[in-house]
Parts: sequence; C-alpha cells; structure tokens
Amino acid sequence: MAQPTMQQVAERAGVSTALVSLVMRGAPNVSDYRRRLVLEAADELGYRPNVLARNLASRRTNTLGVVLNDLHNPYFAEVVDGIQAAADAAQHRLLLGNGKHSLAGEADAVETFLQFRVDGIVVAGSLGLEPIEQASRSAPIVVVGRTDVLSYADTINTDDAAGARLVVDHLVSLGHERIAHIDGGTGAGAPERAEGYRSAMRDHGLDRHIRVAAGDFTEASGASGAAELLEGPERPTAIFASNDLSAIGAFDLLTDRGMSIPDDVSLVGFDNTSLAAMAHVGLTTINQPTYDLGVASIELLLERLDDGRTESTQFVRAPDLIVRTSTAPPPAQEPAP
Amino acid sequence: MAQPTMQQVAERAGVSTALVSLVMRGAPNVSDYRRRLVLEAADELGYRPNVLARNLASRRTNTLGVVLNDLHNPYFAEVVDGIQAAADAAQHRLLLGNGKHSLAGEADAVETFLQFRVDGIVVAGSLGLEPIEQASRSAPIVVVGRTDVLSYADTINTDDAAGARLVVDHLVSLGHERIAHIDGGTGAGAPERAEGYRSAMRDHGLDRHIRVAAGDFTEASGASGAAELLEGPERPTAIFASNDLSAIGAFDLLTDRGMSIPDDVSLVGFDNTSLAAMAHVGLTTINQPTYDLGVASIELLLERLDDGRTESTQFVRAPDLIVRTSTAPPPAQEPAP
DNA sequence: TCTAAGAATTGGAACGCTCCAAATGTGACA
DNA sequence: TGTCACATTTGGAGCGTTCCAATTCTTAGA
Repeated sequence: MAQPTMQQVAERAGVSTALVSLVMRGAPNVSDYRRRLVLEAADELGYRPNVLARNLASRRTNTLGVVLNDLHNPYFAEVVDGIQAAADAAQHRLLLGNGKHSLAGEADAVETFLQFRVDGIVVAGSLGLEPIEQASRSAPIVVVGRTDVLSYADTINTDDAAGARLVVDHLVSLGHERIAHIDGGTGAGAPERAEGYRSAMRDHGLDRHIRVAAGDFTEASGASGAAELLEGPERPTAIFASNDLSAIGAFDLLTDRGMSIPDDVSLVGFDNTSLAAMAHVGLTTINQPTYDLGVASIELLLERLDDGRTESTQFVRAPDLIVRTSTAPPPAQEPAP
Repeated sequence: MAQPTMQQVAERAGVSTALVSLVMRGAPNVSDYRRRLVLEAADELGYRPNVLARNLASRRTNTLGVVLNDLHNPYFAEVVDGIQAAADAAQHRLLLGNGKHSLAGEADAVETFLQFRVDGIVVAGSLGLEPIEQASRSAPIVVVGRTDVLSYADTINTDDAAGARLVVDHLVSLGHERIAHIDGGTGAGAPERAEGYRSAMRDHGLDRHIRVAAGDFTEASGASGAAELLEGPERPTAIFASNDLSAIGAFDLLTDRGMSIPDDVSLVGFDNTSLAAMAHVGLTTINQPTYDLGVASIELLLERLDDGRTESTQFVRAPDLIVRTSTAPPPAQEPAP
C-alpha cells in the first residue's frame, strides 16, 4: 500500500518538490501553467499529502481533537454538532476521541491526540482535571461542561448551580417538599448541580428533605438511584436527576415499579437532550445551549491558536427551565403539614 | 509549546538516541541500568513520543480510524463499545471520525484518516461505497452494516432482509395486513430492509398493501414518514420503521396525533438500540449483535494487518426479533375482508 | 539594449523518529 | 590469558514534508 510521494509528483510534473509543496498548500506565487502541471500529475498518481510529514516539518496539523466523555449520551452528539460546524467554517479538521466514561479513558484519548500533535483539544464532559492540566503544557485545551476556573485551560459551561435552583424552584412552586436528587458523581457539572440543589432546598426551608442518591450520569445509575430513593422511609414526591440520561433510567425504573409520572412522582432531568424531548417522555429539564457551547469552544481554541491569547477565559451561559409533562403537583394523599 | 525530543532525553541520560528509541519501544535487549537512566530522563523532561515522526520512520501508527455515520444514533455508540474493547485488547489506539450523516462528511473523515496514515479504517453505517473503494487502495477497510459483497473491503452485518422478514411475519401473525414501511434511504442496510419487507409482504399475499414512505434513518424522517402514511387513503394498522431512531420519531408523531401504540397502530423498529429498550417505549424491534459486530470488525482488520490476508471477507450474523409492547393485534374496528 | 525590481522556482537543510549495520562489552570456556 | 559467541550500544541514513535563502525568469522603464 505504498503511497505516492511529493517527490514522484515532482518528477512526473517535471518540477521541484518545493514547487509541488507550494501548489499543494495553495500558495499564491505559482504560475498557472505549472500549477496545472502539478495538479494533473498529482491527480494521475492519486497523490495524498502525508499529514505526518507535513506536520513534522511545519509544526501544524490543522486538526483539532475532541474528547467525548460518553458516546451513549446524546448531549455530546449535540455539542459536537456545534463544534463540527465551527471547525468546518475555520477549515480545521476534527478528530474525535472516546473517553469511555472513565478518567483513564479520557487521559488516554488526550494522550493520543497529543502524540498526534493536534493543534488544540476540546474535552467535553471531563471527569477530572489532572490529565487536562498535564496536557495543557503541550497544547491549548478547552473544557466544556466544567464550572471550574482554571489557569491553564479555558472553560465553557452553563451555570449548573443556577440550573439546579431553577429545578427546585419549579418543583416547590408546584407544591413539592420531598424533593430528592440523583447525583452525577464526578461528571462534569455534577457537583455544582448537587450543591445547587442543596442550597436551593435550604433556601426554601426544606433542609430536612434533602436526599441524594449516588449516580454517575448513566442510565443504569439513574435506575439504581431511583430504586434507592424509593426504599427510603420518606418516599420523595419529586426526583431531580443530574442529567437526562439518568432521568431516563429513573423513568424506566419508576414505570416498572408501577408508578405513574407525573401523577405519583414528578421527574426532572438536566441537559434538554433529544431524549427529554421525545413526546412520550416529555421530560421537564434544564436546557443548555449545547450547539452554542460547541461553537464557542472552537472559537476559544482559535483565539489561542491564531491570535496568540494566553490568559485563560471562562465562558458561562445561563440555563433555562423547559417544562414538559413529567412534573405536576404532588399526589393529593400527601400528608398536610 | 516546544516538546522535548528524543535527542534531549538522550543527552540528559548520556546515551544515544537509538538507545532511547529502543527503550521507548520496550525493546528486550537493553540493560536494566540504562533503561532506568533513560526512563528517568524522559520522565524529568516530560517527554512524549511524537507519533508523526515515529510513523514517518516506521510506517506504522498503531492507530485505527472509525468513521461513525451519525453520532445521534445510539446504534453507533454500541458498535464502538465492541470496537473499542477489541482495539484495546490488541493494543491499538482508536480515533473516531464524524460522518455527519452525509456522504461527503464520510468521505472527509476517511480522507483525514488516510492523511494521518492510520493502519486501518472501520466505516460504520456508510451511506455510499465510492469513498470506500477509493480509500481501500491506501489502507485496509472494514464496512459495518452494509450487506454488499465487495472485492476491495470486508463487510460485517446482520442479514437485514431476514430481519425485515421477521418483522412482517410477526405482524402478520398478529393479524395485520395493512403494514407500511418507513424507508431508510441509502442508509446502511436500508435497501435490504425495504426489499425484505416487500418480498415478505408478497409471500404473504399482501402485495396490494405494500406501502413505503421515504426516510433516512433519522428521528425527523421517522416523524415525517409516519405523517405521510397517516394521510394516505388506507391508514396502516402497523408501521415498520427501518431503524429505531426513525421508529422513535414515528412514535412521537403518532402519539402527538392522539393515537395509541399499540392499540391504534403497531410499531416496529430495527437495531434494538437502548432507545427501543426504554421501558416506556418498549419498542418491538430487530436485534443486531452490535457489540459483536464491533469486535469482529477489528478482528478482520487485524487479520489483514498482522496476518497479511488480502482477499475480502463477509461476516454475516443472523438477526432476531425482540417483541416488546409496541405491537399487538390490529384494532377490532378493522373492516373484515 | 540594459538594468532593476519583482515574480517564480529551486536546492538542501531541517523536523523527530526508526532501522540497519557496525562497533563495543561481557562472560564462559579452554 | 586468549577466544568466541552473544548481548548491548551506537552512528548515520532515511522517512515525506516545509522553509529559507539563493537562483533564475520576466517585465517595465530608461
């Protein structure tokens, strides 16, 4: 499977390799005559530039890497839509890496990108910062979904705590008090969502109803979290899952147990993914402008790459509540205070 | 962001670059003493091998590329699970490419991989073969999901026509006659599914009820396809969508129009993705062993890479029907023949 | 016709690594 | 102590590009 090289194209076209290089990069100062000669020779040979060699010589790959925490979560597909559009517009190619929903997998993906010398990296949904800090010494990095303020990388996110507060406010306004939360573990934004929930509960004087089940942003953990909550002494009338995926898991389990949503239990997710929007799910959730977040992440990367920005930036968007059919007032048999 | 080079590591360790190279690759014939010396120097410097240079010299990247047709379709996430596991086991790193659900996007992704000189490529859910044939001259390629028999690439798939037949048989056994299909366009396996549907309908003597609405494997096309079918003169009592994603779209639209599934209309998907399995969806569908398909695709690639196989292979698995709650006998008010 | 300035082209040195053949070390054995 | 076989280590030539300085061509103006 030997690939034709620039050398061969040069010979066939009867010019120097330097000229071929110029033509391949679309340099301006090349006569139309030779340009055509070179292009024809390249075409006949099926020549394809070798990015590896090109980068070795030029120190640029014109490629950006995107690490996706979990391919099963549609949230990331939506972020990638924005990333892809912005990258296309800026003439950068994109490579994706699978974070395998684990910190080690994430670190591996980042490492692979660095070894391929991509120009910059977007980490979407990071589970931890160590690999990122390490990598930031080698390439500019943008982290999507984490609220942290970092000195070594840019961050892009929505205000997770504010989103959680919107959820609690909404549920309280419907009359709920026993509002429980299914945690997202170390998932991006999860700690902030949990803390936002706790703090909003306190503000409403509902401290004693604070209840958090463990979880990790997956469908499975949503189900186990919901099961855990059902077993408790004070069954909650509303469950706030840390993301849509785990909300779906909870939805399934509750339905399986013969409970009706929202009649028996109200359920809220976070992210407003396509899952939540499905008509027969109708999940009340927090909307994140995923597409915009994706676009912004590339813009920040390009600022560092092209404009030479070096100080780090935080880009925060306000979330908003999307009310669908999974929330309603608590069942009537709730004991009056 | 200058990276330390092998040269610098060699100087610091007081050895030659050749020795550093040996250590980095884990070669056997290196004394423990110098190995440690080199590793320490590398660690202190934060050295990271440059894959580009490495490949330029060795003609191997130890990296496989996977082109995913549509990140929004969980089917691909499931295939990647298998691919990733097999690649990990074989010590190959994985890079993903976004096909953007378009033939051009797919071709771009393949081209990027070739320019990065990956060792092999898996194309999952290809929309067309031209880019693949072209690329197969430069690297071994495995196509997942297409039934075609190709001379230039290996293919892996389930028997789509057989799957479609299972669906029709199931619906007919429930008493349905007006069974319509929502097409998948040029999506991988779609033509076979449509043809399987037609042929099964004919075998049951239901020729005159054959009805196909256009679609392209997306949720949106599932909705529009269902809408189109509802408007026809003879409203179908069962709809067979070409994949789960479009089935979900149809599900949503039908529910929106006030119809109940399966009481008014039975609905069947294809792929048995996580979407179909959700309890409140309960979509009857055709199961594909996605994980196994993913694993097999890497195995085929490695056979070409490591064992030097050159003739192409087809790997076909039998699909099976998963009956859930979206199918039932047609409504009683159906006019008797 | 000559000259200068600018346009177009080219040779050859990197880029960071692997690979090969050759050189050096080491230890066992006679 | 001298040999020999084998284990280690090393120099240096690529790998396919880009980039820079230098060279050659053109063309306009005098």
